[in-house]
Amino acid sequence: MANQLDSFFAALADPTRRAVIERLARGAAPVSELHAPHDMALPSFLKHIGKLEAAGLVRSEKKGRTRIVHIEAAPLKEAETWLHQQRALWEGRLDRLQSLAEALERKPS
Amino acid sequence: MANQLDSFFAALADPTRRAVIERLARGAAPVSELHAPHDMALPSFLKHIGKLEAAGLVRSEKKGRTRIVHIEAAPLKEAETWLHQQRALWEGRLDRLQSLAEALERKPS
DNA sequence: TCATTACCTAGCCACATGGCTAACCAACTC
DNA sequence: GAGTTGGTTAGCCATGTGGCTAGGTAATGA
Repeated sequence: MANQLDSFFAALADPTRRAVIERLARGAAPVSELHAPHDMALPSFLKHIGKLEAAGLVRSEKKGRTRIVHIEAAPLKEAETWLHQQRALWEGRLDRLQSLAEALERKPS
Repeated sequence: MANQLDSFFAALADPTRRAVIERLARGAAPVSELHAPHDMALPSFLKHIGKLEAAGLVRSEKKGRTRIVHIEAAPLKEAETWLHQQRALWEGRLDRLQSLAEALERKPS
């Protein structure tokens, strides 16, 4: 039953991984370039890339001895949709409460 | 530097906690009612509520011997905005690539 | 006032996560 | 063909997470 949202959100719950996504949103890049700004050993960094890839947020392919990483937008959209639905539900409820309050105000018992 | 998004996304990375949010989007509820559908000891469940509260996704207040839990929409919106920005960046880039491709097609060297 | 209800605290456990080093391989470059 | 570059694999470690039981406490109802 563990929804794919599990791994999507878990993948985004880490600042290193969000930074990678932010970088990749501006275009694909090889691992070495993605790694450069992060003060962390390469193997540790590769684990993050692995999580992103396992969550389907990212794709990668080997070109010669370098590995190019691309973002995958569909899961971002799915997560965004879930969040939006919850918010819409909640805000819809607030609207209805407000209507109720106004109705009660117009017609006090 | 650990952004608040850290705890927001981490809080949403668990199906139990997302189910709680989905329930609360339809209105506030006491802990016992939130707990009922989940096959899990109460203390375990309370830890989930604690995480949601620590992440600011939820507020709660004690009324007599029961605790009422409410959703807090602002963080949902913040996370949604972040996701939307990344996607917009990415899709904007795709648009520009497409324009470039079309431009090249119109005027082949 | 006594029992029940609704939650809270403490403490334990297994496993996942996020970091590291060391050692390796495979592709370029000179 | 020897060295350098860019990843990769293996394995270790500390801490965090998500579950549990046992045993509170405080409000409520009979």
